[in-house]
Amino acid sequence: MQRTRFGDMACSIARTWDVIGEPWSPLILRNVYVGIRRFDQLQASLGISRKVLAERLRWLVEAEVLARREYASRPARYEYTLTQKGTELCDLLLFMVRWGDRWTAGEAGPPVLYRHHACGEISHVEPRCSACGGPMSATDVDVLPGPGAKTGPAPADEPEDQLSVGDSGPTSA
Amino acid sequence: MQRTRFGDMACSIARTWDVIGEPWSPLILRNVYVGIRRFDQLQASLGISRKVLAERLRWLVEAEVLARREYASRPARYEYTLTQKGTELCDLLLFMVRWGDRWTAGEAGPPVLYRHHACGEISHVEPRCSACGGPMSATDVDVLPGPGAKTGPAPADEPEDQLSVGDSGPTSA
DNA sequence: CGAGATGGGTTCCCTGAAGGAACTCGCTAC
DNA sequence: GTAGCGAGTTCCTTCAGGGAACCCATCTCG
Repeated sequence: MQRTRFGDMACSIARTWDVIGEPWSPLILRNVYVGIRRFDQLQASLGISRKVLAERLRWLVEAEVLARREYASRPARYEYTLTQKGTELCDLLLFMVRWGDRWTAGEAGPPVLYRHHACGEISHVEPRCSACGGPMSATDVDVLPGPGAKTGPAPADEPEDQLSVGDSGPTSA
Repeated sequence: MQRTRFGDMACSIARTWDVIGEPWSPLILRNVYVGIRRFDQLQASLGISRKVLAERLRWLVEAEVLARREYASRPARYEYTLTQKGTELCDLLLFMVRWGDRWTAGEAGPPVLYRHHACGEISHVEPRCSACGGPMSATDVDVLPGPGAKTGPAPADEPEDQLSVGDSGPTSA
């Protein structure tokens, strides 16, 4: 629906949003992830309009997040499965779950629990640094321009190049 | 925009989506995170409609993701800052960056790099198990109903209670 | 044989959200 | 006294989401 396309921005958040930022998309992914793979199943379990579901599935297949597979041929029947790209999006979903559990679950507790295969514990996902393995949150990093910065149709419109995070000082001066 | 409110679903993904699932929301968060805190700055840097920006900011403040702070009083001037809840959402943004870098950046490389304070390395965020510290992706977990499951106005409409992940077998049988 | 069910959509209309531009309002600086 | 800034609000248009109905091929039941 958003008329502004985010896919062309030089920002990985915007480009990720371009893929799954439409309403229902993450919930569709989640349901495919847990094994709800057929059109009618998805429609019934989500309560989504069939029209919108068809649009989303088409988009997600085009983005190579889902694959459309014929699982029966004579009445042609299709199911949607996760690609590698889509499976890694589910890792992102795990983080959404984590945040939702912490900030929106309330007293009832989390609606769903996750048991880690490797250790068998009920746990949750935590952000760690790929280099040192230590905890890595948004407050633990500096933001620097990378090689893919400023490669778009907009050459030098915005003056901000070096972004410093967390400088809470100067605004009150 | 989405007329279906996701906030009432017994799903942490849906509830997280309810907070930041509208277009522009994550980009607004990202910009506040990097220090773009004022209305006009946000509007100019994103190219968002002023109307939509005002709506989003109101919503995010109401959701306690952002706080509206008066930084000058006589012409009243406001800025938006991240709350703790909002800061933790930025951790989620780091994961969106990770996925976007891997799957949408292409040959140009990531537009933005992140340097971890603790180790000084340019790195990225990785999902780890909070219990054992090992890698934890969506394919490494079992999904189980939690205490907050089925606490809504819909008592027992859907038959699916135990969700088993990755059972790719029975559909082709 | 016809009736209904199943799966996977498409078509239609209606409402409401996004985009965009113009306008407001309090205050300051020249 | 007029220009300008910051922070919105108002108005209009267009397009996407919601919902219901419809379509089509095949299988199954009686």
